[in-house]
Amino acid sequence: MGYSYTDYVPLMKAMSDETRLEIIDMLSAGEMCACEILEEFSISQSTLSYHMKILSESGLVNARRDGAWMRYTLNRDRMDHIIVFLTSITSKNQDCIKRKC
Amino acid sequence: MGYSYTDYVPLMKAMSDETRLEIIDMLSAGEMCACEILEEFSISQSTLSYHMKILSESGLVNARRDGAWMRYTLNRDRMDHIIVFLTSITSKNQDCIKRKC
DNA sequence: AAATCATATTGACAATCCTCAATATGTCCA
DNA sequence: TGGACATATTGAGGATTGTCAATATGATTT
Repeated sequence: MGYSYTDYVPLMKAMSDETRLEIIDMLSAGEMCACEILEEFSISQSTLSYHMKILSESGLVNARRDGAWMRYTLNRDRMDHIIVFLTSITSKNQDCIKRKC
Repeated sequence: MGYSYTDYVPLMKAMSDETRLEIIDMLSAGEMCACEILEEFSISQSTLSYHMKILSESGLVNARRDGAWMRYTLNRDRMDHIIVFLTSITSKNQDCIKRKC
């Protein structure tokens, strides 16, 4: 129903990194600020900032400023869309683009 | 239940390309050989071979030789595992690694 | 055995990715 | 206003990715 493969590539890329998958998992338990997330990893602050940018620009994660802090939450709608998309391209009887099914 | 983020990174990478997402979608409708898949794209034969290698080495796609042809099918089990994994790291009450939930 | 068809591998290239240290920006508090 | 803390950006590096033309391998047919 009009989904486009291209739209999902940045989302898949956002999930193609171990650190970012861990961050998604951590955020599933609730909101966290950057410094809390940073504590769980042995990466530099700038590297975490890079990952958070990819996650929030992809829309997988919501970012909001709270004073000096950045607070992040998981965008469950986005995650659900991905799961629906994967289910859709995987299931047999679908509105497949390339072949008349 | 002991899933590891690292295990899913190659799977996410395999799905991080528009051509490969299309191939997965096409294979959801049934088995195809390389030459049939190639017809649907404007890429070189070696590029398709590269993509099929990534897809089959990740386990998302099964490859079998049939005479001169390579026949590919979607590995639905693998796809289902990914969906379960994504559901798992997305859902609130889970056996999250980094935080006691 | 040779010719042909289907697929895989190699080598090269440009583009993107992940990482860090250093620096900049933004916010709060004294 | 100045200092301290939290986060973002920049610039640079090495690694990985996606692409192709050229070549190699594997299977079928004659």
